[in-house]
Amino acid sequence: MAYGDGPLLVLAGAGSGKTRMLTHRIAHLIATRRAWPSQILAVTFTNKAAREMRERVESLLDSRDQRVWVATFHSTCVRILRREITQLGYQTSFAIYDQSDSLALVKRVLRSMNIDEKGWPPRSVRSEIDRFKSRGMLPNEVIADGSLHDEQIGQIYRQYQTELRRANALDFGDLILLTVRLFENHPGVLETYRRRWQHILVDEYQDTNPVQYRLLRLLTGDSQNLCVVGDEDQSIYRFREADIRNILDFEKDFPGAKVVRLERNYRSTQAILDAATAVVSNNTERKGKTLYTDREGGEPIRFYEAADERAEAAFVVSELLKSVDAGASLGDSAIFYRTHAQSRPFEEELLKYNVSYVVVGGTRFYDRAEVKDALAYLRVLRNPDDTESLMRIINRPARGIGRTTVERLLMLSEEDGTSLHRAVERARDERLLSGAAAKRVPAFLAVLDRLRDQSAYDDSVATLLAAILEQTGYLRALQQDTSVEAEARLENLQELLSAAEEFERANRAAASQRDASQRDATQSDAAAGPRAEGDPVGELDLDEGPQNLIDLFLEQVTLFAAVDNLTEDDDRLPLMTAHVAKGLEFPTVFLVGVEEGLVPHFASQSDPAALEEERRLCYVGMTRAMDRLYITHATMRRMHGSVRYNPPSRFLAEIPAEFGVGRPRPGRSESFDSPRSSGAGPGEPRVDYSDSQLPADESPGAGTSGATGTRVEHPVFGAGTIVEVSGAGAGTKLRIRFDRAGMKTIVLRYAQLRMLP
DNA sequence: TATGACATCGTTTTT
DNA sequence: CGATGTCATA
Repeated sequence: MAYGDGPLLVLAGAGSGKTRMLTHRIAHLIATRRAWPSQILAVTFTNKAAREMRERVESLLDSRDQRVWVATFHSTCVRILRREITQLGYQTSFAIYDQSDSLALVKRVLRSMNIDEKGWPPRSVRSEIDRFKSRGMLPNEVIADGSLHDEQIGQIYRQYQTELRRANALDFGDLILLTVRLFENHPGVLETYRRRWQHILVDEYQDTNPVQYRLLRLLTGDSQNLCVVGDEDQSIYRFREADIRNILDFEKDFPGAKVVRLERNYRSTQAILDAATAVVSNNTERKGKTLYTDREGGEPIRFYEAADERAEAAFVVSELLKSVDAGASLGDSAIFYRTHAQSRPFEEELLKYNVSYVVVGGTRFYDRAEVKDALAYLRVLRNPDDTESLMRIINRPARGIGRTTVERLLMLSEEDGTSLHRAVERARDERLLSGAAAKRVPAFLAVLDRLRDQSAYDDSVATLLAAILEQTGYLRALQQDTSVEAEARLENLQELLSAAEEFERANRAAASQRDASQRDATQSDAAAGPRAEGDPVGELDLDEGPQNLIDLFLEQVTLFAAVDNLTEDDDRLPLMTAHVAKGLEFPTVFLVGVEEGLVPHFASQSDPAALEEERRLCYVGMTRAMDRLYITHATMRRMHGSVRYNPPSRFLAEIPAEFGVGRPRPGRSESFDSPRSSGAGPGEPRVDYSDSQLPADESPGAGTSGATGTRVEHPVFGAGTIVEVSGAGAGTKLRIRFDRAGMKTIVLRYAQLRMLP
């Protein structure tokens, strides 16, 4: 790892130890005195990755030195902007809008521009704006060089941006884009940060988008001390403008770049690795690499075709229970799917057997309505101009400020070109309101004022949150509601309070640690190690300065990713999308729903580049598995209320037969319309259909009419007695009375029945 | 102004 | 299917 200065590209295959590479390089830079800890910036995409890297750097340095800056793109930019954003005309206490805030704002903008949501679906408008931001484009640029459609989107984008500024708010895209603009328009500021960070390291470089690329170039400057680590085969964020060309063209962009390939896989068995490689090697957009492992052989990949999504879940859970019986713990396995919506049947099945599980992602805790409400109060206290938040809470709990009143106040704010809060204050001061609102609006403002006073002399976020819930009557309203939903909400709010307390604990600990290491730096020399003496961190210490605890808490929960919560020692079965799974590994992996329409997804089937990304996604899913990999799909699947028959994914046909057992039965894919049949193209078919689910000789009732009364065992329902046989051949159905699970109707063809003596 | 019944509608992945 | 929006009604 002893590569020195200059651009460095590390092509790190799946499971090749890229975090190890990164952390060792950091340690090496420090040990060889190429850089002080504070001169190193390491950027990741998730907080979890950042935390892991930070911990490993600390253990390598045998130090609690916090001054290596390891953080996500987004939180790094937030930290910079909190210091510098006044140069761009925003206030330091800016709010950060997540996707749902941003969507609400788009809707409001469309209404104010009299644009029909039918022709301009807010969700796609929001995502288009976001993608323009990811490409570094401002409204004018969108309007200038686009189609008619782009021109109109550009107009909406411009108005949206105006409203954000009025609210003193930034969306996720702004965090990066505004930082880039700050650096581009204020060379002096850029210079400060360039001096601070002499070496930059980037994790998951294949997922960077154009504006992130621009940011890295700006920060790198002439030093060219940029080390990027990535794997083009794991680029799966095209939809948010991640550009695989960034990694493919790195050597062109940074002439003289050294290239290192990490091709030894420390994770998976040969069978898993070879199968995954076989799939991804069908892509054209790749540099190509040859992964190898010492773990020769290994269990074959287990394929399973289920009748429908419930049978798929039943199979997975029964296999899981077998492994638990054999002594595995639940956290050793994981279920990966393409879309969050697929989690339900698995959850139901797991509940049935009392298996504890955790859905990673999906509806986030911080997206729950009551949690968002509470946070909206916090945000308004910090930044009254945050109109989205104010609109959220102005009548929650119900305080008689209804739609009409809000509408009127909103109009007032538009006339004045101010935030809603300003308009509300003006309405109060100039007595512009009549009727009930004339009393209720000032009363609401008074509550906010009182809370703001309180926050001024007590900086505990948890205390403030509790005061908010108390004094606004929010808690009381929920307590009076006896429904189970209200009870769940109260619990969630309690959890939020705990999170705030935990945040404060962690924050205090970090602060005192910083103080301690600062004392070390000034008081001792040799004892503090090579990093302390002469470290120029004082020039620009991002941990210091005007950090408001509430802001810090809010940005932490807003930039919080689902996966950030996942810990190694959690003994629950994790369920997640393949996207979320990237970067993780499990002894056993169930990759489910590997069907045309899901993997590859409908939306990606017509675009070759998108199709390659789906293939990479499949690759990512497969390469998470260390020892055992299951790949399943369902013949029939209920999606959005209707029934779909999806053929097995074309990617399955790309896996050489020798690596798997339990392939789909023949005759299936032919009877359905598949964009490209699952045949493997020219040459002999690579799919081995010989190993069907139920060997004929074990098949109860097959060809016999006297099956009634036969004792059978079902992998999920256990032992039972056949009480009725209907239909014949593949469509044979059995009524079985299970000893424990009761009466069930089972389609013979799909059930893994075993005859009992 | 709040609530509930009804219709509609779009269907991925996320910092 | 389920989330979201719209409309009518109390």
